[in-house]
Amino acid sequence: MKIATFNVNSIKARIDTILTWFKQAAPDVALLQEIKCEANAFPRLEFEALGYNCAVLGQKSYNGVAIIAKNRIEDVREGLPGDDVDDHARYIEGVVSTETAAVRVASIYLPNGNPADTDKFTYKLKWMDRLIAHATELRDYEEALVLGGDYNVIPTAHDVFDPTLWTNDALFRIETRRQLRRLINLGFTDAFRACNAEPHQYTFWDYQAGAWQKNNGIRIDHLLLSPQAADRLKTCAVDKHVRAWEKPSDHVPVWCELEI
DNA sequence: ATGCCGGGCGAAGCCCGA
Repeated sequence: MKIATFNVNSIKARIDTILTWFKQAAPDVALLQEIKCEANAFPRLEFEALGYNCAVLGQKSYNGVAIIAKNRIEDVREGLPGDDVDDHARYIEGVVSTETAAVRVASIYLPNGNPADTDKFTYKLKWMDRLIAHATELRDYEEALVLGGDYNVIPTAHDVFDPTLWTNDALFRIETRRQLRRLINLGFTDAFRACNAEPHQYTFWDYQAGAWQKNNGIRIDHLLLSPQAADRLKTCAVDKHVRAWEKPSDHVPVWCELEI
């Protein structure tokens, strides 16, 4: 089973590009972030025409996450538990079943958190507390589980073109990285790092300052696997070529292949 | 470079992202 994560930066502005990628990459499951539309405006028909089902948690203008899958999506949960006041559309979860197995997946759009001396950073760290709490519950199901998405976290200095420029950024602050370590230390595996030791492999390049041309990127889109999923991991890769397409997202897809 | 680009909203210019 091929499972991908892709921050699309507006599904409406990029529907043709996204569908082209779906046809080429043919993921069994795709976890989308930043769809930037309400659920009733999501282009379901276009995905259904390619044989996919959609589970969507939308929001006007900002955020928005979705699960796109060839098989049925069951036990869908919308929103990250732990804060009834938080109305950002940043988390959706569901179970995708084949005839022989099932995998639970979540599409995560973790808050950016900049500027790092404001309540936006506090919101990010608290959101990560909630994610850790929920991931602890899911881990204890002892299922194949993939927590995929735009984490807005640079895990290590090997995952950024120039770490000295990012030391005080909310994506690389020590508090942020500590939270990601807490999550991983529950027993999750960073699928990309399990398959690729090469440093400086990126998933995001800013639109500005020729970041793509200079390869000034960061690795912030991740697939975290429960032990039961990690045991079935075959490969994990970044579809870097998509960043060179016309009108690209600033993120590219990351995907893994599980023996499921 | 705490916004150079790009999308949403809505019809100019601000909010937001990383």
